Amino acid sequence: MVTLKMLAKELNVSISTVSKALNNSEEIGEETVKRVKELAELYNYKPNKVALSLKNNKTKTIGVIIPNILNRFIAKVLFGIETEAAKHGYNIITCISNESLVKEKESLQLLASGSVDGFILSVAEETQINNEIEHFKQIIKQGLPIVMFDRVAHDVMCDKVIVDDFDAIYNATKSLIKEKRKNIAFISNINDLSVGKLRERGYNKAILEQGKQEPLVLKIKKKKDDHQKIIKNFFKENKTIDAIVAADSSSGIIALNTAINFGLKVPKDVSVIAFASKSDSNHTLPKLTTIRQHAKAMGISAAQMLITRMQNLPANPDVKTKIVKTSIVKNKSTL
Amino acid sequence: MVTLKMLAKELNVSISTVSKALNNSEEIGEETVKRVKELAELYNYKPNKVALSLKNNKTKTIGVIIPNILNRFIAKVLFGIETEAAKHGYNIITCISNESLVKEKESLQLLASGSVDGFILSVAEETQINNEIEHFKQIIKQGLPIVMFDRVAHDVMCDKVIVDDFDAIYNATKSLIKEKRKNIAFISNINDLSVGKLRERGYNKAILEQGKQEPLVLKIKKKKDDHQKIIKNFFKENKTIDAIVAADSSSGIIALNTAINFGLKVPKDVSVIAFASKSDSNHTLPKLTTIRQHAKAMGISAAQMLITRMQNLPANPDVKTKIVKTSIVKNKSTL
DNA sequence: TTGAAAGCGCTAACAT
DNA sequence: ATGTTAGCGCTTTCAA
Repeated sequence: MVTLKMLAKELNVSISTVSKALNNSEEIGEETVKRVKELAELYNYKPNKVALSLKNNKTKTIGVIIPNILNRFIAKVLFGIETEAAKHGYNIITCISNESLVKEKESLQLLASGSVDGFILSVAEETQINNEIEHFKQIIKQGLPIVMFDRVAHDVMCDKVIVDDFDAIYNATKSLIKEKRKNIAFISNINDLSVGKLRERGYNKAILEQGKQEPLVLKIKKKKDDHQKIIKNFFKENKTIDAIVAADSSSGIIALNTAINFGLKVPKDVSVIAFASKSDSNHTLPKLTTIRQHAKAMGISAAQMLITRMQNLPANPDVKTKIVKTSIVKNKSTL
Repeated sequence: MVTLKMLAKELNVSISTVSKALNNSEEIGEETVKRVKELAELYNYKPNKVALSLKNNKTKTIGVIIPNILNRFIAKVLFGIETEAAKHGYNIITCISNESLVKEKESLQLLASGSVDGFILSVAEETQINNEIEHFKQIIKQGLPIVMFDRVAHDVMCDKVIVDDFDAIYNATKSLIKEKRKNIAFISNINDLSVGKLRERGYNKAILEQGKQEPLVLKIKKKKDDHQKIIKNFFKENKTIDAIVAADSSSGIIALNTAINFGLKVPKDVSVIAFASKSDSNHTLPKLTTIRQHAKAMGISAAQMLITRMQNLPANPDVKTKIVKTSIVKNKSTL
């Protein structure tokens, strides 16, 4: 890497002259500025980021800790974060906790030693199960702001971006009730997560309000189980199901395909609605009616909130929670 | 952040004494070491990463530039990279080129100014179309190693990790020929990419070798088109299709569902085989027979290659290309 | 056994 | 208009 020192030597001026010239300081003579800039251009000089970070005590880097990059929703949020961060000149360092509390703690610690100016994260499953929050609090005490998205730790005082999970499923279920569905089932693959629980509650509320059926819930334990087989058996044991609300895209897609495989017509015999993305909806036939989470928008919001907070150093104690409303995109799997 | 200076002051010793004590230098007295370490522990002292980077002139950070985080294959490679990097104490800074040449160049430039010790990247579509490679060469000339994966620029001298695209599709097509399929179609959504072209060639070779049918190829222009509709029409216009080879997962999934929707039996009437992941194969019924790319393994390999190269500074001029063999996972969509 | 000083690359207050 | 110096946090050589 070419440094100020090298340029200074070649030009027979001092380092600070070069620095000032490149920063358009009024102090330096026109002629000198020109010479300096030309040489810098020639050598493609770029200020060393690390030196700047040390000097300014800020890195222009955001630490992002996510539980699972293979989750499409999370990947999309990450896309939003990166897009917005880049717009403001920030880079993102990504760590994947892999749903592990230990890895989450480590990553947080490591990045907190000077690598980043703040964090955006979604809480690992293990962390949610154990309800651990001390590591988050400690980081905040160190003066590094955190913005949590989707899976948040409610007891940590920090900015948050979440989805209206409860309302979304409540409304989706109600829309199926309006279709005169009499036996609406709820299928979930994410029942250990905070958001999974909220979604189940939304379903329960809608069903209980209606009062014409008992809640019918299928909870799938991740990984261990053969997702397809479980759902097939569920259909076999509950032949009168005429609608499905799915808390996650896999469950929705598999339920839809299973219904078709059983010779049922979708949506005539069975309606299906699921938390899922646009491309998921294109992967079924008929196209899946989906609850969209606007993942990219969430990422953008999270990044904006963090950047705002990082720029207003005097740690404003009021934290905000932004609820990004979902929307139902009606396709052909519902009436 | 707590610094050596602060510890030194509190202990009434010099900064260098503290530094040495914490680094287990033989020079420092046992008693002092103990005092220093205790205080460091108490204050949860962690050496400042930025200062270390500046001092050592290496950041222990890998720059990863990918065209699209929403591509499941790429996301999986990223997972592999992150896993392996973390194992070796490296962080990853992720930039998303969004298939844009300009963004790719910018990211490369920005990170090259001291933020990272090397790069892992997959070339943007626009870059491949324009066949631009100067920006890569320049980075390498600066002394920063690059490892490319999947979509590589063959004319750049650097380490690469690729898939045996040609052979994979060639073999897949042959396996359909062995099933006595007489009218095998090839569907691709990625025809502008280097890998897409290789896959098409593999298909063509197998078909031409057999000599019993003409190649039947459907190329879908990304984004603009309604993927489902195009494939439906393709089926309508080619009623005798009895097998599909898909260059990408979306095309495979949609083709399978379309066939079923037309009342065809899979795999009795139509076989389908596609480049896709395990979870994709679970999203169809019958389960999709897939060509697996071992994306995570590719990420791990790429990270290993880069780390090796970064540690052997005296830029070894021989570059390696690692070909990660795909494997066909037979499910229920083929005979 | 401990400390002082230099240097990584940069900026900025303070000379000249 | 230009240069000197100090300092960001750390390691390391050299001096005490």
